[in-house]
Amino acid sequence: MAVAAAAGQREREHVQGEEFSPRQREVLDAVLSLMLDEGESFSMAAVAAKASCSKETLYNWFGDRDGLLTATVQWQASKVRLPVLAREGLDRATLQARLADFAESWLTVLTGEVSIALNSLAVAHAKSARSPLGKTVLDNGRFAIGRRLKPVLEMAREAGLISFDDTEEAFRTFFGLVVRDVQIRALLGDRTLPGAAQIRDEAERAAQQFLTLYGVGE
Amino acid sequence: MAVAAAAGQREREHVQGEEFSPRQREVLDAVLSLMLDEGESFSMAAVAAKASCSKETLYNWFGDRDGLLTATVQWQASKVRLPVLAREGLDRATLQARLADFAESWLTVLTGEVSIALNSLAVAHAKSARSPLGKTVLDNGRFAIGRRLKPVLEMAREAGLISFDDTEEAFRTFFGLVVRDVQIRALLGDRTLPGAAQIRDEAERAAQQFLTLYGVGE
DNA sequence: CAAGCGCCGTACTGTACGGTACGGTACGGC
DNA sequence: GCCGTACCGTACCGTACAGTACGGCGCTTG
Repeated sequence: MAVAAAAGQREREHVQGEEFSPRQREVLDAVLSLMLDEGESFSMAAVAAKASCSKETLYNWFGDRDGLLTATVQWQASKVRLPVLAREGLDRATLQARLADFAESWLTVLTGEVSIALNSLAVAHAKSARSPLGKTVLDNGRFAIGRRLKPVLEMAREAGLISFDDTEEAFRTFFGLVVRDVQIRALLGDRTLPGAAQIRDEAERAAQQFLTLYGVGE
Repeated sequence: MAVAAAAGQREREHVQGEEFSPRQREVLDAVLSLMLDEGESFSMAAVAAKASCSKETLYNWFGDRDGLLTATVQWQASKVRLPVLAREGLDRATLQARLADFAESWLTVLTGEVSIALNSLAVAHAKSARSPLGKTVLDNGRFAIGRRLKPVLEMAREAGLISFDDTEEAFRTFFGLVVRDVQIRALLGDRTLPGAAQIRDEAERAAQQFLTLYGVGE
């Protein structure tokens, strides 16, 4: 497999995926595009056709089908950039607004076609193969969010705005308030997904509820 | 496909799945068993071997592979019985205890091997095939829970214990507080699932948080 | 007991697809 | 101008597997 092994990616914040050549990225984008309207069921031949490359090149670059899928997940992950939360000047109102913004962009990503397709793929592969797909998606989704948000929660706690014992627990509750049943419904094919306006509403409600649960004083 | 079409299953609470003969149930249990340690990747021949029946019989009974999978999901769904919540004598303490019990049994089901396997299967099929698997799982999971819980919430509202405008919204928040990231992590192959004790803790916390958000007075 | 039926086991077919091999071409280095 | 490298296109191979066909057997029914 020609792809660099990328051990210890868990800790690095500067993700891999930049290591792909422009031509390789074209191929991976072709895979993404195929995945959007075929799901998991596309052949290597279809990829080669769509990307105008030979199957042999696919195997040279990515080793096998699993390698290609893994590379695609990494490539997509490297494209998603979560908003960085500024850390200065925290009061309760700005904290709530920041949390709402964060929840909004997160829900937007989560309900996107690409995210749904990749998560479906990873779920399907989590059981059968010993491929790192599920792990990769988890690392770049659920855990990436956690790494980004937890410092903010702790800063807010130091500022006396909120109170909790376990940062992880607090974050998981925020996760639940934001995502609720949206992701599982999307993954199971329910196509009544929230639009932009509703996402905004849900994000603000989640932020407000979180502060109700964890906020200090008033 | 020999399986009864089961239109309008959404509304009925007495689910289908009782229509399978004992021998057919043996076959479906064999499928479940195969699914536990093979995931989606088992062949019809493997099912026939495991169930000691002929492939021809499988096709006679279930039409095709998809029919077999659908029947399996329905059969499993018909086996799961959610606790029925008693409706009399509600005060805040019993309401909270009831909610916690409910959350506990729900989390227990959700983290079970069978549930994870079936949900993975349904997710994998939601995109590609136009099979009703995703819909069936959603109906017997997320929506079945809602049908069971919403009357309780409304009764508690009438009793003046909690307050909300939209029952669906309140339920979805409860959903989020209970499930949080447990299900998506499980589906993506994270095997650090909560044990019985932790599930009990999480259930009680969820019930308590829900009452903090929606409870009236003290 | 004969006829019919439902089911088991197994052999067979067609095909889709992962993976490989190879000839042909473009290009950069020498 | 020659060689090596990288890539495209296509043909090819092996296999796994969905779906079918069929012979045999035991059970039920008349």
